[in-house]
Amino acid sequence: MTSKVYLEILEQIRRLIEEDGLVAGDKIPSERELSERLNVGRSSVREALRALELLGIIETRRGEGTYIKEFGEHQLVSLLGMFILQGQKAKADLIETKLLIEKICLQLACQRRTENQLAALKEMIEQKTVDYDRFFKWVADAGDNYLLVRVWLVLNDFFRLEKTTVDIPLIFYKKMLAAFQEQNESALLLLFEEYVVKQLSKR
Amino acid sequence: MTSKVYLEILEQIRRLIEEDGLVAGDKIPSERELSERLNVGRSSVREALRALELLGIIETRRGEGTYIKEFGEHQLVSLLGMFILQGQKAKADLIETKLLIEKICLQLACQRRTENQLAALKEMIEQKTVDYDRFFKWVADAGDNYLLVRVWLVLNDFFRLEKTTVDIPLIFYKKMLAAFQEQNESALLLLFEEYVVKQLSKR
DNA sequence: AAACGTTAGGTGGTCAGACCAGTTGGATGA
DNA sequence: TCATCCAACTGGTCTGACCACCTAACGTTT
Repeated sequence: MTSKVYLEILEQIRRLIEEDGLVAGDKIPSERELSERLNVGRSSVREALRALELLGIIETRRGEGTYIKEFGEHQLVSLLGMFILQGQKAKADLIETKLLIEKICLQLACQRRTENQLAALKEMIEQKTVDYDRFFKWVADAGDNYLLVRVWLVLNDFFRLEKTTVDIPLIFYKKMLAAFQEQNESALLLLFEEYVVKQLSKR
Repeated sequence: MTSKVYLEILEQIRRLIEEDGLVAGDKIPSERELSERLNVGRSSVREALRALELLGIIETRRGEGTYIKEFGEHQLVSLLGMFILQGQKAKADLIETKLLIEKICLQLACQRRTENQLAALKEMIEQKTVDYDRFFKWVADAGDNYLLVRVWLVLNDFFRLEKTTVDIPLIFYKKMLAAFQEQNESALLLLFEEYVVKQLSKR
């Protein structure tokens, strides 16, 4: 026995999802059925499922079954955070990285934002439901790069773990909206520098 | 029983590592001992350890024991990759994101590189042991942002999964070294554009 | 004394079976 | 027809048993 069983099981499950065309919300076979079909012990199946659960790929509900989950909330982040984010340097790195990524997202969003997205942002601002997280979630989405969105989500989760909050006045979002409408990249970066970077760099 | 046992065990293990001041390379108690000390079944301990193994936090060696690992290679990446990277858009996003992050790293490294690091890079080039991965590992390190290094490592792992290779002539590294010595940021970005971005964007 | 097997005990890897705790859906009764 | 109940699922956990593997101590040989 060279490789670990649960890793093989992961591959089997992946294939199962692919071949059966399962999507988010669908149910996958029970642990007992999997263990029988794959000729492995149930505990090995469970180790594989635990892994997928941590990665946020499946969701298990006691008494019901195991379901494929929409990518998104990841247990993973808070776990990694517990172990990684310990020193002071780490926190400084986190803030720096988050700001850099946000700058990138701003630039991408500036080029790629659509009229519909602009309308959604305008709505959010007028309804006063906008806050920093929601705003940048919009920015990341408007950048139209799924991977970058995920990177930002992870960093944001880390950030929240630190309980650091940023206080942004409503006027910031209004000015940003205007800059997005004109696709004025330098204005976006300037505003970002003035309202956000300045506030976080003095800590 | 509301919460899952293995999540509690994770917290216990984390505390154990913290309180005993364990560092990379140290051994943690055996599965049987943990299950006894925490009053839980061994299978539950194993589910927790499997999780930590996936996150790259511990390493298990059959017959020897379980050891704390230096952060770095995580099974996690290839796993996530299996499930996430499927469509064409995903691949395009990956390449774009990787290039953007590398640009950031270049800028940081340009400001922060030390004389020692420059010497190391020079050595690498002269010995002809340099390649794209090693070069950008150096760049990321020189940027002196641990988190950003990790982000790059993850993206690079994803990238390798795609079996895409970049072909870079030695002259590129030499010119880059010169630009780093002069701290000429625009030259760095220009070179990057010319040798790397151009090559990857035509796919 | 140094080098070489040998072996016993510890460790992770896996499995089977048992029981608990929820959920579900159909059979049963009013 | 509707409410109730219960059997048959599901995941969650524990136990005990093997196996494969490594290490260290021991004794033997050189």
